[in-house]
Amino acid sequence: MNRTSTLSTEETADRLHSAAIHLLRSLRHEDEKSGLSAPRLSALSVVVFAGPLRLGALANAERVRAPTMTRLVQELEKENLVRREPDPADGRAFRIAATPKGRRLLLQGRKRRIGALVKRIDALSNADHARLRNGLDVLAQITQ
Amino acid sequence: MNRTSTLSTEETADRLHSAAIHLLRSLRHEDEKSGLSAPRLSALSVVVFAGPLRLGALANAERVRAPTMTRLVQELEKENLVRREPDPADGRAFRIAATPKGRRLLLQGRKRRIGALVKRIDALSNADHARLRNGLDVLAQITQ
DNA sequence: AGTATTTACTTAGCAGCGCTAACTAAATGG
DNA sequence: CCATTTAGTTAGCGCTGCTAAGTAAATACT
Repeated sequence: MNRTSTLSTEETADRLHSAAIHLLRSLRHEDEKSGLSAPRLSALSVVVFAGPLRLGALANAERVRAPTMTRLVQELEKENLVRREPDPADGRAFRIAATPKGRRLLLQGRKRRIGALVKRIDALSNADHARLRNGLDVLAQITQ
Repeated sequence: MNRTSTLSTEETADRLHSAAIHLLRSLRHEDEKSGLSAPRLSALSVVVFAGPLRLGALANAERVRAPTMTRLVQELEKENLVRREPDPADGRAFRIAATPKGRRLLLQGRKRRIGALVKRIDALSNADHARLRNGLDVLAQITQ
């Protein structure tokens, strides 16, 4: 436990925290162009990528309680981005599926958001790009 | 073609985005222990580290409109975490300063949050720690 | 100097997102 | 067959954001 490595760890943690905050803050700007709020966009994303799923499962995936998800789904439905199908296996439940319009909107938004990042990453040298990817491999471990 | 060069820029961007989201989500958990909401904690942080400053400057720093900051400050004042001093240079304005209690609470929270990260980073091998830090150097560039 | 404009902040009121508590209706199980 | 559990909804609350409109002090313009 030498002094240098302790200081480094804290500094690494601090820089990581700060970088994550600034990164997401700058990307949020792109999301506003979709016309959907962050929670709606995020819920729609799960519906698009995790296929038709029940409201409870969706609430769970979004770490939100069922009543909150009820409302989010109602609003996405009103905009025709999502639709409900009866669940053949359970009369109380239904499956929430993305409409073509919902899928289109989400993919466009994702493209915009990732596109903003891609532009910045493409400006890096190959060596820096490689360093970034190496760091991401480690980052994935500590965020699980 | 080595492995890294077959990874697209899009994939890097996507992984970076996802890692940032998951990292911050897991750290938010630590912040709840402070008893303050995220916006209040964040505003308090600016007051503590950017010294006494005017409400408008604080609103600006937090990317929030003045009325929103008025309310946040009122609530922090009520809990005696922050205090207002008249601005000697301008009778309409005042300077917002952290109280000792506010400073203490913030530093404890920061310690907790960074501490949670430190614990995870310390579990890494030296090699992985180095890779992470290398990645952060690059990340700092692209988040500006 | 005296009025007009701008600036700093507050108040009022609205919408979105999170929650819990309490409800309905369907499924399950003794 | 009735009791319990499970899936989702409704009602209602608190917090955070906003805009619009107000007050009061500073500044600018004759």
